[in-house]
Amino acid sequence: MDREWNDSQPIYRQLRDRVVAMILDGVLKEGDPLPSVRTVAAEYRVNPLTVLKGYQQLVDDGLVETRRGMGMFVNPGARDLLLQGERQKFLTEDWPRIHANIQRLGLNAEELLNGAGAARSSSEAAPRDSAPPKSADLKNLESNPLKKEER
Amino acid sequence: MDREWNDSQPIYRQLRDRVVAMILDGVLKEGDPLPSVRTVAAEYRVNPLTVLKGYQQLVDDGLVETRRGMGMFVNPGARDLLLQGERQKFLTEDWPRIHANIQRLGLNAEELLNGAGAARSSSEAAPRDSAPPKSADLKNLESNPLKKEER
DNA sequence: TACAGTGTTATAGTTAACTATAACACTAAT
DNA sequence: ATTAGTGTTATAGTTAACTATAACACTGTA
Repeated sequence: MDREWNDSQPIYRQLRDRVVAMILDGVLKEGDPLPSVRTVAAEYRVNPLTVLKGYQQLVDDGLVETRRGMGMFVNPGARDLLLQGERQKFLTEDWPRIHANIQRLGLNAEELLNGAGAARSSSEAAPRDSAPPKSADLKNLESNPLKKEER
Repeated sequence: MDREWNDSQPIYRQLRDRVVAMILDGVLKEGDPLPSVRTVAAEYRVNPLTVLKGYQQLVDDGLVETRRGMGMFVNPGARDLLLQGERQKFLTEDWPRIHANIQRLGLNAEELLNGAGAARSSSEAAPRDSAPPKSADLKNLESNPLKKEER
């Protein structure tokens, strides 16, 4: 039940990446509150400070806004910001290494595009709403976080 | 000049991964000695213990053999072992996440797998050999000339 | 007001990664 | 026997990540 964390990266960063993924996937829409520090800490049996540290990065990146006593909320424009920034970062920092590895391992495109990570149907990312927004759950991601994949 | 290390992963692991890549690329052939602990430590201005730790993992994985007083040598069958193990690991652990991210960012996986990513021409990966091998340089990855020092 | 929910700060301890220095053990060649 | 090259071990210190506990500050609602 606890295989939530990947030991190849600090938890606070994985936490940050999960929220990022949720924003990109539209699970967390702009204006939505993200799950409270205490909630997440309890849910994942992690220290509140660790959660805070991850969340704080989102604030620093301008993706999330803090309202004391109320919670933290996804900023307007967050998703666009991410699509821009993360795309750039992925293409220049992550992909070259990943691609080199794929070549190195003699894997072909077909194999990769079919069998493996073909989940996530690609269709959409921004569903409907206008229901009372109640803080989404960090669990709403199957295949984890963003960034930093290597081997 | 020191853009050698990626802070998203411990050095000893990156070290290990470099050697793995060199074996897969055929830069280090079976029976070849790998660059000595001290050499690497000096070259990259890293602690010998850190290098040893990375190398030790290779020994533990059965990829490399230690001969006291002489050095560490690539085991026979190492490359095949790697092609098996690393492929497996990549497909089940890394690729799913990577692919999900690609989708998430609205990028086209197919496109990436073909044209992009600073191509490394897959022409040769397993050259047949029979030349007198002298400890390859860890730098022989990612576009780097051969040795620059002999005395 | 009291309360229960937010984010935030303070103190302090553990562990893993990395570092600096130094020495030991073994091997091939001089 | 000496030397210079290997891997290896020992001691000890720094830093970042994470942890446990506890308290503080703020906000909406009963």
